[in-house]
Order: sequence, then C-alpha cells, then structure tokens
Amino acid sequence: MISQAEENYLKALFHLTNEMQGKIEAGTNELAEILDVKPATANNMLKKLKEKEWVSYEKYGKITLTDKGKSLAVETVRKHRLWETFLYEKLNFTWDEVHEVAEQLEHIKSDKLVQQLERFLDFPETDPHGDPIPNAKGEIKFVNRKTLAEVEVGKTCKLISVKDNSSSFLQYVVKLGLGLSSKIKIISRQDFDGSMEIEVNKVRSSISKKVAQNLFVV
Amino acid sequence: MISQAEENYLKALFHLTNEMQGKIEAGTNELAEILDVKPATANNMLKKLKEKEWVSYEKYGKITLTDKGKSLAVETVRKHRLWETFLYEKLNFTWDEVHEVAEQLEHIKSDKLVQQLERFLDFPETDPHGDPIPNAKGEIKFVNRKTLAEVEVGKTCKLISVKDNSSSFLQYVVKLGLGLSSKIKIISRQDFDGSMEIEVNKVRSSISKKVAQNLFVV
DNA sequence: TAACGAAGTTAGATTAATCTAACAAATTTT
DNA sequence: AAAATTTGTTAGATTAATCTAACTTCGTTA
Repeated sequence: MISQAEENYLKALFHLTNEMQGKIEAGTNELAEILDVKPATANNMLKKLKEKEWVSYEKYGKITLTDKGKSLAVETVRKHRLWETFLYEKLNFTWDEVHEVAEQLEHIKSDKLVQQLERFLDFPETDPHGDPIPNAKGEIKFVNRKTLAEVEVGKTCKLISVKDNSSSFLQYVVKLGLGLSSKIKIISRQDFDGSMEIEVNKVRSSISKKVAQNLFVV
Repeated sequence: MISQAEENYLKALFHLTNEMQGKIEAGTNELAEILDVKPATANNMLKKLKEKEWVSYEKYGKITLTDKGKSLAVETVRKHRLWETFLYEKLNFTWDEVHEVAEQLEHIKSDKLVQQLERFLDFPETDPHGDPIPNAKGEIKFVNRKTLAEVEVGKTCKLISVKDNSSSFLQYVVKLGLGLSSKIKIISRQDFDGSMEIEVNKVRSSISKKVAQNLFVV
C-alpha cells in the first residue's frame, strides 16, 4: 500500500527528474522545497522510499526514481491530469481553480475509477494546462513546446500550457486576457531586459521576460 | 479544519442517531463497532469531538451530535451520496461497487466541487441505493419506506433501497436477480422463522427474515 | 589546499489516530 | 441486592509524518 505522502514524494521526484528537460537526478533540499517540508523530513521519507525500492539513492548521493517508482509517479500524474480535465470540462472550474482540487482527487484509489474517468472524458491527450496525460500503460506523448520568450517579434503563436501552475500565476495570466488556445502576437521586445509587448484580442500589454518564459506556445 | 477521521466519526454518529428511526443517542461501543475501531479509540476521539463542540457527551453518558456536528455530518453524507450517484450514472459502476470509492471521495474538500457535481447530475434526490441526498442547505427529503419483511403475502412491491450497503450484501442481492426498482412478489412466509418465498422476474427464491429486513420497498 | 557556505543527515520531540491491557461504572440477571 | 455481564474509560505503547537543533559532508572559492 502506498500512502498519499509517498505518492506526493514520487510525483515531485518525477517532476524534478524525468519531466525536467536535462535533469535526471534530484537533491534532498530541492525535493523538500517543492513539497514544502523541511529537508530533514524529506530525508526521513527518502529512507522509506528506498526501503520500498521506489527510489535509488545513497547517503549524500543524488536521488533517482526506480522503474517501479517512476511508474507509480506517472500513475499519480495521470490521475491528476484526468481530474483537472474533468473539473475544467464538466464542472465549470476555471484554469486556475483545477490544480488544488486535483491535488486531492489524485489520491483516490480505484483502478476502475481512473479507467472509466478517462473513457468518460473521451481519452483526452492533454489537461487544461496543456500538459500531456499519460495513458493507461504509463506512456506519455511528447509535446514539442517552446516558451513565448523564444518567439520572434512580429510572429503570432498559440498558448498551449504554462510552466508555473500556481493559482496566483494563472490568475495573472487570465488578467492579461490569456487562456488556453489564445492567439498572441509579439509586437516588440526590449533588448536590455527581455520584456515584451504582446497583443491578445486586439489588446496590448507588456510582460516581463520571466512571465514569457513560463508560457508555452506552439 | 476537520480531518477525515473526524468526518467519519460524525457521519457514523449521524447514521446511528438521527438517521435511525427511534434513536437519538449512541454509545461508545456501537460507534466503535461500525467504524471498525476499538472502543478505546472511539472514546479517545469522542473527547476531541466534544472539545470542538461537535458532540455533546459526559463520561459514561450517551452521545449526541450538536447542531454544528450534525450539519457537518449531513454535508459528508451529501457528498457521499452525490459521488455514488456520479459513479453509478456516469462511470458505469455497479450498485455494489459505488460505496467503497464514495467513502474516499466524500472527504475531498471543495465547496465548488460539491455544488457543481450536484448541478452536473441534475440535482438528484436519491442515490443508487435509494437513500435521500441532502440538499445544499442540509435538508433531507423524507422517504417513506418499509422493509420487505413487512409486506403481506400475495402483494407485489418495488425495491427502492437497502439498509446494509456492504459489498457482500449487495452482491448477494444482485445474485437474487434484484436491482433498484425490481418488482418483488411475496409468495409465502414461514411463521416459525420469518423466512419468505419471493418471485422476481418469474424466478422464485427463498430469503431469510434478516435479509428481508434489509430491503426497503414501496 | 584550507576554509567557508551549501547541502544533507541525525537525534530527539510532537501530533493524530490507533492499539492492548487493565480497570471502573452501569445494567441486567438471578 | 449481590453477582455477573456489558459498557465505557484510562494509561501507556505504536506508527507515520512532521518539526527543530545540532552536526557532517561536499563542493567551491579565496
């Protein structure tokens, strides 16, 4: 049996390693940080996860998920994203509201539930943030994404997902008039700080480089 | 903040008191029994619930829910029954599969979720077992039910709910050819033990008095 | 390369929910 | 009403997940 806390640790490790481009191992402190616990707590849990053979790591070494650990993590990510899709498409939740509730729903234990939920949603490929939903075998369809910061001046692109899923960031994005599939035209860019002028639905706004780097477009 | 365990205790107390006809107070042992914990554990939790003013009880006395406790309990019952309805109607769960998963789902914390789920299901009045679903104000529409054991020989009645929601009992009921809305004709009854011969879809079976007392009909 | 700061670990305490074993009160039976 | 049975309580231990404070190791930089 896997506990909710254990699922959260595995999921966090998955995000830190397999899902981050160019990273394959994680450290105790960064793990603790994204889970909002103290390093001592993460270290303590890591021992249990190692005991269960869901992570491999040695004292003072780096952490990686084992195959079993990764597959458990992917299953949790799959549930999270299916629930987000359900909330967004069927229950009128907004973009920025889905994450918090999905964090709870992802821990419900029932294979039939997940399988039927997926069928009910008609086998969606991405969640409301544009992130890919793993299939029942744990396979994840790779989505080729670049950030808004990389788009050339004058071009128009489509918003497909965001890197930062925090409620505050999503609310800020909504305030810019942006949503999934929004068309964004790049009007100009400042060389000295990378900030840019964009146009969405004929409305112009200025956004910082940091923000642009958190918006995935295609 | 209320914990899952606390919600379970309040819900159990609600079932034992307000929802049982002719009972308004409960004892430590029976509470422990339906929660499948030891009396010592229930006693320990009772102290916390009293502290939070969700139950009123004195040492060696009987337990009753306060108004606040009852309203928390009803909210949990509401969520449980809405989720059961969702699983049954939208996700192809069978009668006997819904309970276990709803036990988990009922603890998800989100007012919007419950409100939207209810709308999505088109404001159902009863769950798949025929039990009434409390509305958003906590009001419960009373359903006048008698048990199969009370029906006269020769009469035909309709199954609307079951008292025992355990998976094993529900599976037994299904094996008798019974489901929600099944028409049941009483063929005969044995005086000495109350067992009865019934006919469902032209198939006759014999059931014990105990079983008949767990089937609500109208 | 020595030392400093960052990263990681350990020991011990805390909290919630549970258990067992022993005890106390209340109720029922004889 | 005394004894027996049932019901309820207490004390103390356990487990999982967390914390703080002190300590150790690693890696970088002066």
